[in-house]
Amino acid sequence: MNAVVRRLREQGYRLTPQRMAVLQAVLKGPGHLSAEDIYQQVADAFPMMSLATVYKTLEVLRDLGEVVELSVEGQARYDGNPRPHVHLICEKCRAVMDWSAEVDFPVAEAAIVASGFRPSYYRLEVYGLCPRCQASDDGKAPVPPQVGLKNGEGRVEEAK
Amino acid sequence: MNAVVRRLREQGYRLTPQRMAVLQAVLKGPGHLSAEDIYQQVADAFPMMSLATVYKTLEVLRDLGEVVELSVEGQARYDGNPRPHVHLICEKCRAVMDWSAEVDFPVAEAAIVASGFRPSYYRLEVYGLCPRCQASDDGKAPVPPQVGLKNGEGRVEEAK
DNA sequence: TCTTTGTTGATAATCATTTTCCACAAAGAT
DNA sequence: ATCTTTGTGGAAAATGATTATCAACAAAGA
Repeated sequence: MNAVVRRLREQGYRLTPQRMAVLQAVLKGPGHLSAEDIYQQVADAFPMMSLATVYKTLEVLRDLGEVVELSVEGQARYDGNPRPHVHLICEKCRAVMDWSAEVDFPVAEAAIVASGFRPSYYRLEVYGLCPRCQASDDGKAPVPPQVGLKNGEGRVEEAK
Repeated sequence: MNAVVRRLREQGYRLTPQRMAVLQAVLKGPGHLSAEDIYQQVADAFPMMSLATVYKTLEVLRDLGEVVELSVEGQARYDGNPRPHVHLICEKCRAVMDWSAEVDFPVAEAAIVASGFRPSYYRLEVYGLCPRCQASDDGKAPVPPQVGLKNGEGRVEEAK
């Protein structure tokens, strides 16, 4: 967190309260929030803040590599953990959870390089049903309410 | 291809010329086309055809599991190969290429299941620079022209 | 043939995201 | 401390991909 702030300064960006708020929301808060989520969360402290500012700040953080932008159903979600890791995505409630186990590069990197492609990072997403949605198993209900949490609850995180 | 047509009939869908055209474009043509790409391609044979119809048809095919919808920069691309495989995505020209080597499930599926998540399929995307964009290495040019091919050329496919 | 139901296609609507533009505040220079 | 430059925030408009609407139409079944 402090490291991020330092890098922002080093790059010549100003440290505004709005940026701090967005930064905190992404880093401290539960991961995989949408811009709208972050906006809502930050709005408590800064009711006058604009959604555009949230987007602008997230763009800065993304370009600096401090957050990773992923796309769930055409909507951007922001992950404060830039280390590559696995995402478990529920096909029903669209929750995104981290799988924290270390993953070695899943395909033979050497072979890919040999083909001429120069890889920089990868993204691995496993789709399926989260525990919550398995419980409320309404066959194939179209759009579940998605009560409360819109993001990984750590339950899976703890699953080793 | 015929198998897909059969399954469409079995599900009670009608076989219209438009659907055949879209189907052919996705299955035969080079993979990873956008809806707009498919529209352009089909427009040769059906100049009166609407873009909305392309979207509707792709939706049907997606729900049937005949094509996989992936998202590149917020834009949907359609892959006629439903087998899970690796995508190499160029960060510069946004070309998507297949990596055909067989990949065993990259993370311990058993461990994920044990955590309570029920996986159905995964998606693995490797980002980096394609050979073409490495050649024209203009440092970090913002938006390259992306001449000609918008999709995998097989060159990588053949790379074993 | 008549009726029912699925499809098409043009257009409008939607929704997330980006851009524009201006007032403002911070940083650096004088 | 004041002036000047430059970055930034905010509101609203613009964009662009996708989806919904709805009337005309065509295929399938009675």
